[in-house]
Amino acid sequence: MVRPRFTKLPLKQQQAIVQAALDEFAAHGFHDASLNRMIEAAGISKGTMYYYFDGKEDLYAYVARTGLAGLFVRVGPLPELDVGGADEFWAVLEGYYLNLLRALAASPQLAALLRGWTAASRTPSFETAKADLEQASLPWIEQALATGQGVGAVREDLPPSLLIAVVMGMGQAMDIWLMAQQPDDDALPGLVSSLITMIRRAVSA
Amino acid sequence: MVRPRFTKLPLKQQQAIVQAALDEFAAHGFHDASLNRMIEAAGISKGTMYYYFDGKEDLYAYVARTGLAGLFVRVGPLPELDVGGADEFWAVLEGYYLNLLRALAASPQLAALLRGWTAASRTPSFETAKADLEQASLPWIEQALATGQGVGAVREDLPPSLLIAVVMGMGQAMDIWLMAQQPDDDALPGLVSSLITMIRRAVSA
DNA sequence: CCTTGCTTAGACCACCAGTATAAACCGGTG
DNA sequence: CACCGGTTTATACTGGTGGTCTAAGCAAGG
Repeated sequence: MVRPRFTKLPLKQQQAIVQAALDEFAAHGFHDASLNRMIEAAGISKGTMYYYFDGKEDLYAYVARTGLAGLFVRVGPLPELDVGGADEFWAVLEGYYLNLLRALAASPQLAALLRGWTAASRTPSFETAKADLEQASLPWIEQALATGQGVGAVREDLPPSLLIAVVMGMGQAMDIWLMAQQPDDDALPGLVSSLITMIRRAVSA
Repeated sequence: MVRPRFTKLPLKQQQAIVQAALDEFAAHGFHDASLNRMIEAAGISKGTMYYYFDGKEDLYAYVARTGLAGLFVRVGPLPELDVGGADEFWAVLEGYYLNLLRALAASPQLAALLRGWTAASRTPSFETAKADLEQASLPWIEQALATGQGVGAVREDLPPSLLIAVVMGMGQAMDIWLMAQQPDDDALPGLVSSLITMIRRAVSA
């Protein structure tokens, strides 16, 4: 876990370190990112880095967590999902997904980081960072799923873990495809609508 | 690319090297697998390994390719898909998927290797091996997709690349979920049927 | 028997994440 | 002012990695 003293550092230096780490992780992925390059870019020594962070995993988790937190601050909270029937449920999800994608497109480094998340998350040398971030995101998804089942928008004949896995798999594939296409702003809503419809068809009752 | 001379080696030694590499890659994933451990397990020197293979990527690609080829030999070729309408198309796919999964369950090391494939495939130090295997599998999928569209089983209003991405994302998520569940043999067909149905609902016309 | 070229072993390289250590700094206190 | 103790820093170091290189072994052909 990141040392508390890091937050007491001057903001300038915090940002320098986080930015250098974000650049390096986004450019090379977790494994191929070099701590040595990061500390050089940040203008600090290796001892300093290890004085503030437990290690590479810890730094990655911190950068990803703060970046994600910033993203959700920019996008705002997920609106209430249980205000209507299935159609409203999916419409709200679609709108929120569109907002998320737009915010993500504005932070390509963060997007690269999250894309690489999948890549690194199944390698053995990554367990703590993985658990760290998934603890934060899974309950959110579980709750959305339960709400969807509550309003009759999501089937209940399959294990929730399977539905979550499939939806996340589809979402990842769509994200990567969308980033690769780089659609212009007025084409995006139509595409997102198609994608949400695919998910809806797969998991609706 | 693997050197041709490797195939001229006595079969025993070829198998020793491939088996050692398969064990190591399956146990640790691409990045955390150690060439040094492999050559120790195979009883050869580092010079020998680099005499037969270009490097770690090359070795991984070779092991994955031969393992996959063996799997498809055991399972047999994909039956004709264009013999009927949409229902037959999906039924044939479902049966073939079931066979593939059963064969894969019988080779846990190969399964681990392929699961790790997704993990490693988006890291920069993996591009050639990635391209190598995907060149082999993509046309196969494209053709199945085109056949599905031909018999009216697959929608034609979205870019093929998106359909492929989504289907592969769903398939990966399902594979991983299934491997984690380790369902017994008589539960598997029902689950596979549910999974294929989800894919069908997502991409059907 | 000797040469030639394929094969092999292992020393070596640059780099990696992570550690150990000792010096520098700095606020507080006698 | 002098000293002290904790905080922060720079840097040398460790054991490991994938990858390279060279010189010796060895077997076949003249």
